[in-house]
This record gives sequence, structure tokens and C-alpha cells, in this order.
Amino acid sequence: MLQRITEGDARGTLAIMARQVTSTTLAQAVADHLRMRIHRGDVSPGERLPAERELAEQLGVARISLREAIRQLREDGYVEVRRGASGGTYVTELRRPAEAWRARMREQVGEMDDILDFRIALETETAVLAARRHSESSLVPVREAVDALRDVIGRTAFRQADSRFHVALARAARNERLEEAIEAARGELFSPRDLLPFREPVEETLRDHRAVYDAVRAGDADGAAEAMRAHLERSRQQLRIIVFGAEDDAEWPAS
Amino acid sequence: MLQRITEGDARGTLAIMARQVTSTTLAQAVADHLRMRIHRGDVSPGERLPAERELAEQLGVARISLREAIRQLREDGYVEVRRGASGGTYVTELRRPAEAWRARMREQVGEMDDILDFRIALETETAVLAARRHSESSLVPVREAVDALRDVIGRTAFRQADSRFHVALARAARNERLEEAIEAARGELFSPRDLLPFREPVEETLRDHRAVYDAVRAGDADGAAEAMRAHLERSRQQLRIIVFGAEDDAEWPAS
DNA sequence: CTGGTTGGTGTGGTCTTAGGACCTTTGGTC
DNA sequence: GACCAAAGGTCCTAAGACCACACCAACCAG
Repeated sequence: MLQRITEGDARGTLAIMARQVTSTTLAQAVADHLRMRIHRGDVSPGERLPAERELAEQLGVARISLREAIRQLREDGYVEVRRGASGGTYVTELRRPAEAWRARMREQVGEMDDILDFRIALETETAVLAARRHSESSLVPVREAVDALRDVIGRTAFRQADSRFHVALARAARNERLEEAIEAARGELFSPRDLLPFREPVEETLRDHRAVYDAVRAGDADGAAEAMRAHLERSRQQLRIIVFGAEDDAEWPAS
Repeated sequence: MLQRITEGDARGTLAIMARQVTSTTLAQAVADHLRMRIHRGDVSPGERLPAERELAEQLGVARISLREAIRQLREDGYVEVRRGASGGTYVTELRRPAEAWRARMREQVGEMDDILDFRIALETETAVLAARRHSESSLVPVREAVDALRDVIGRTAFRQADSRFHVALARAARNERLEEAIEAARGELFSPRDLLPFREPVEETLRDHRAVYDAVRAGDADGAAEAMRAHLERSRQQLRIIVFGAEDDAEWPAS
């Protein structure tokens, strides 16, 4: 109904050809990529990124492009750079970016829920597919990620175990598009359980993961989907507390 | 955590920092955008794109970038370009790109299923959300898209009505991420029902759409999800026939 | 046959990217 | 203390992407 410019006009011209198309600069793409990896916890606070020359080669970009990306991350407080023999690019404790993320989520009401609804769409179906078509071997990493959560100490370990679980499950579902979309969505969420003042609910998460794992292993697609949905809804509640909850409960870890 | 720089290995360096990061050229982005719109059927065979200067401005790019994109599309057989007063860029009958798409789907076994599983993930949850939070007014376009299918004549009209249904439903679900992802996934699928030799199953699609619509309107989230899943599974069967089925049934439309 | 619309082409300038050479800082080793 | 190696910091050159603008060439309607 919006298709035609006018009925009288003889031409089949489209009225509007849609929103603006943009291309990102390479440096921007690299910055986004690194930021996402930090959000997801692939690199933890205190850890060092590879040396510039090396990292640039790994990412397939020129060093100057990587440097520009690092400059952005440094401005936003994600990394610190030190020179010299044991220098390098180190991930900070992420307080400033975490606080900025929190402020943004508070401002942009609904964005957090949108991301979570998106994750629910992706991950419940991932659980369904994993239940249907997992192989014995593809479940091993999932199991390991569940077990890792049992013995976890500290936030970094918690986040990494959590992340590994979701990634391993996506891999068991054998769909690269789903896997990539899940990783991207998780990158937007800042994996903030361990970065913001909040005592991570290890027990609860462990129960949730185990429930998903058991259903998947049993081939129970509906059960897996429901367990995953329940898990993500609990995550939503936790995030609500983190973003909107009492700030005075703040309890930054000593280390 | 900060101190774990040393621990076995002297440095906390990450071994591999993941896959290569690339940036697309603007022309490439424009070409992808236009190709996707053609795949989705926003522009139909025989229709003319806006004049270069105008389209470039709409897309927010320089004319030369747009021209480069058009050159790509022309090479792939998507458009033909004519000069002169009633010249312009016209969408072809798409036989060559449709055949190329079909060949690719046959070669890359599983890609089609991956895309469809991805769509199922996105669209079943979209149906759930739409059932839960639709407004009266947001259902109007959905209803119109269902009705449009009833009176449809010809492939172009069929495809456009089909496309409008899915987009309208996504909008009723009020989640931009879902909406964009659905549009992108649909763009990959080439909406090939009307471009490849196949008699479109209007009745069946109409029934499916109506079932989804009714469930959404009734607020029946589970029913909407199941109806959508059934609809997409039927689409999968149709696509299987198109891609792998008997080629001799080929029956190209006169127009 | 002429004017306006449309694609086709060329020029000049700025920004991005790549790749490499060389400098500076720093911590550790001899 | 002198020196070395490893890291980031800086600078240069060349190639390509992108843009604005002007002008050319084809075409068709009036």
C-alpha cells in the first residue's frame, strides 16, 4: 500500500528506498569486536591483550587500525596501555564502562528487555535444536561448563563458565547463524553479573544450567526450551536489580 | 584478578584473539542492501529503482558509490540499466540470480535449513510476543496482510502480501532487534516462491497466516507460536521442492 | 527538433588503510 | 651500571575509498 508513489504516476518508482546505508570504518569494527569480547568476558579484567603487532596480524588488520580501536577503548575506560618490556594493553576493572552501560540501560528503557527477548528467541530454539540433534561428543563441553560452575570461585570464573555453557550449547545445536547471533546478543549485555555490584547467584544458575543440560541430554525439546526460558527470565530479574535496584548495596570486590 | 598475570605462563596473553575482522566498502553495503530488498520482494521484476542521483541521496551515499553497487547487481543479473529520458535501473525477471541461488542452496547443503531454523527461532518468539503485547491498532496491518492474500493474483502480489504479513507481525511484537533480524533472514532466502518454477500455494499460506493471526489476536501465545512454527515448516517443505525437486516441472510465468 | 530526464564520465580533493622504518620507554640480565 | 629485548609511540609513503561537482551522451515526449 505504500509501495507506489502515486497511482497516476506511470513510473514504477519506489517512493522511499529505506533508511540510510552506512559502512563502518575498520577501526570501528575492531573496537566493536574487542569491546564485545570484553563484555562477554573472553578477556577478563587484569588480563593483557596480545601485543599490537601480533593482535593486528591475528585480526587481519594493519597495526594503525588496531591502534585507533585501542585508542577508543582507552577513552571509554576499557583498557589501559603501558609501555616498556612488560607493557601492553591491559583490561581495566571496567568500573567506568560498567557504570556507563548501567546508565544507558536505565535511560533507554526497554532496551534491556528487548535484548533479553531477543536472546530468549534465539536460545530457547537453540535448546530445542540441541535436544533434537546433539551428538554425544558435542555434549561434553556443555557438561564441562555445567560442572565448572559447581567449583567456581570468583566472578571471572563464574562469568566464563556461564559463557562457555551458552556457547557450547549453541554449538551442539549445529547452527552457525544462531551461534553468532547469540554471541552478539551476549556481547551487548555486558555480562554484567560480575562487573556490577551484585553477588552472583551461583547456586541458582547452576540449577538452571543443569536443568537445561538434563533436558537436552534426554532429548526433551520442550523441556529444554522451557528450562532455558526460565533461566533467561531469572537473568532478566537479576539484571533488573542490577540496573534499577538499590545502589547502596554496592559491594565491589576487593580484588 | 588483576594479579593473575603470572601463573604458569609468564604472561596472561590470550593465545588466539578470534577470527578476522573486516569492514565492507560502502558500495558493497549498498549492493547487499539492494539485493536483499529485491530478494524480499520490496522491488519486483519490471519495476524501476529511483534515479541514481535521487536514490543516492535517499541512501545517504555518493552517486559513485551507488553506481558501483548497481554495477555489481547488473553483473549478477539483478538489474538492467537503460539510458535516456525513460531510462533508469530496472529489476530483471531474476532468472539468473534465482538459478544461482538455487544452485548455491543445493551445493551448500544445510544452509537453507539453517536459515529456516533461524527464522523459526525468531518468528515463533515474535508470535509469542505479538500475542502478549499487541495493541489493537498494531494488528490492523497484520489483518490487512492476511486479507490481501485472499484476493491475490500473481506471484508479485503473493510475495508482497506474504512479506507484509511477517513484517507487520514483527512490528506488533514491538522489538526492533527481532524485526531487523527477521528482515535480514528473509533477505537471505530470496523469497523464491515467486521467482522459481513453482505454483505458489496461496490457499495453504492463507490458512497458515490466518491461524497465526487468530491466535495472536486471541492472546494465545502458545497457539501463535505453534501456528507460526507449522507455517515455517511448510515453507521448508516448499523450498525443498523448489531447490531439490523435479526441475522439469519448470513453469516460468509469462510475465 | 528540441528540452528535459537519465545514465556515463572525468577532475580534484579528503579521509582511510596498509605496510614499513625508526624512536622511546621499561624491566630484566649480565 | 650497561646493555638488551620487548613493548608501545611516531612518522612516511602509496593505494584505495569516498565525495562533490561539472559536463557529456542517449533517449523520448511534446
